Amino acid sequence: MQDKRTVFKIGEFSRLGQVSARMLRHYDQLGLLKPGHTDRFTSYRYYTLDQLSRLHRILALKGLGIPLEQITDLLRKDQDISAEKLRGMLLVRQAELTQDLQAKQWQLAEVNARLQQIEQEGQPLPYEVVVKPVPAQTVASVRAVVATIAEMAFYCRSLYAQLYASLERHGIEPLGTEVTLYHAEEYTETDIEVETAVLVDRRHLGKPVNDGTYTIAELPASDLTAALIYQGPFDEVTAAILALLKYVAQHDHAPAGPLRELHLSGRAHDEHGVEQEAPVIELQLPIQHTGN
Amino acid sequence: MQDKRTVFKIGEFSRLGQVSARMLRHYDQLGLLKPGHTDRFTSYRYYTLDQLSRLHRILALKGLGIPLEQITDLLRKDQDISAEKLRGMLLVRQAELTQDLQAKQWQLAEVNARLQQIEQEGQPLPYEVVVKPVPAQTVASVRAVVATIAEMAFYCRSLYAQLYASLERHGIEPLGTEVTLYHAEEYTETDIEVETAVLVDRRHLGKPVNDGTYTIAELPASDLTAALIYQGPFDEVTAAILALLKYVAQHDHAPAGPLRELHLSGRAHDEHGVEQEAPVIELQLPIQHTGN
DNA sequence: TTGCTCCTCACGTCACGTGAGGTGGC
DNA sequence: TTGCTCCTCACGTCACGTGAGGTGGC
Repeated sequence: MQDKRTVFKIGEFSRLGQVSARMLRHYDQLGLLKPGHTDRFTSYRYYTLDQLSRLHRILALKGLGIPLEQITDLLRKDQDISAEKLRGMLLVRQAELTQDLQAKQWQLAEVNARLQQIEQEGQPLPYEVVVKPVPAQTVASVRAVVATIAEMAFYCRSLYAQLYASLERHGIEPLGTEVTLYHAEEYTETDIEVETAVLVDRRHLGKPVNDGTYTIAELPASDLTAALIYQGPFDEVTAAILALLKYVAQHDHAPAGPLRELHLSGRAHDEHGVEQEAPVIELQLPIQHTGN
Repeated sequence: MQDKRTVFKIGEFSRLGQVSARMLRHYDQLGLLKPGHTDRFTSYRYYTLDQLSRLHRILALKGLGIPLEQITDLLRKDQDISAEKLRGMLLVRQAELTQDLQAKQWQLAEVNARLQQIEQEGQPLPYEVVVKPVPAQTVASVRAVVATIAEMAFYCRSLYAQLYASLERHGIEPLGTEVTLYHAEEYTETDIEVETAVLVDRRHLGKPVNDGTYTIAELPASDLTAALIYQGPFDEVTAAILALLKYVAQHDHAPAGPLRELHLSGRAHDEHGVEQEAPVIELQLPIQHTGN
């Protein structure tokens, strides 16, 4: 009875296609699915049944997460979808989805770890750990092995003093923040190899240091670095370090480089060798995902 | 030298915190992180180091995918984050992420299936398959077993004629589309149980049919239904059916109910029993995910 | 005349990125 | 005076949902 050119008003057509009328208007506006006919006086949109298959094609592609603009491109007047073009888009989409999935899985793991942490302790961690990328940086530094953790403060002071003195002799101006690096595979309290460093301009990199009193090197960039901000006396920083290590363990990560202690509130000691009372410190630990 | 109340302009602070100045302005506007002090004449924002830990907290929460508004709520003046509130948000977030992950995994599987399909055939499928939910619908129907597929057209015509005649006798008005259901576990070409149905008003449901010439029942809703639109002669609809079954198999799904053939372009036969030439048909197959 | 459907704006979504256009301190 | 940094708008993002305000056919 109804022939195939029966026309439908937008409401009927939207029911046939199981989509909202708003969507049809939107697709009309994008040129993605124009009604077969639009009344020039009332602006009513009239659709025909053959447009249903085009709508279906659109919905199928949309269901894969392909943006409407690309679908428009794909379905442009050249009737048959170019398989090659479609393949390209699908490959892009595949890559995106794989990325997205990884990111979400990571997030879910973080959320679960924090939930578990709350269940166990009833309280959130006292420090907030952020995972972020850090860029490479050029530093001048000196190293020493410290026998026991009690001597750490003393050694650090003298190492920094030594470093600044040498840099001054060589006419190199320290640029910014101090960074203390702890070279230890695991947390230990004895025989800790420590390195005190300051940022310097990149152009000093590679210049020989004739008296060998310090080294210029590049701290490598790290895509995944767990970081936290600590404010308080230096001799309580170990609590924060332990918190960071605990976080890393709880999230199934492993350290991928020495721990970095950034002195954000300026030098640890003033010109008289007096230690700052409650410095602001950022602890950074490069990490990697352990399989599991 | 610098005491901990050293103030930073937005640029310096943004470098310390590894975020953009725009973000800091945004957070200021949201009341999420107000600068320690804002110059009332120049509107310059001045930050102090203690704000860095708050920034860190924000970034940590944001990294879990928690919206800024909720973070604002969480960090509201009551200094210590309420562990209970946080737990609630994390649980919500956990649920969201699990959902998201499922959806993305599904999408990825679809994308992969289509890519594979292109690799194999060099051409996309001639039909676009959409997976969508379909609501429950009330229908009046009659059934029969058809011995061979060649007789299908004949039987369907007589079944529909019979159905319409009975409905008229009972004063029930068919509401819309015809639906032919194929009750077969797998694709077969002999002894097919077929059911012809039309939509009727819901209030007819449950009313007894005294002469038993037809049945009123509800087609169940189905969250996952693979659907395609076919336009062409009735006797070539089998090609479309095979395409749909192939799609379902390729995507590791299994049928979860009879195949439905919706006659979108009106009745299959006119009042003289003449078949429509090129009807528009939607094929629907309820599906379920097979393990794997 | 009352419902029903249709129409065209236009705001809101989320967390900023990216100009535009202009000002203050070294 | 020239750069550098800072400021305040305000648009754009993606695919619509959701009114607001108004019109045509049964």
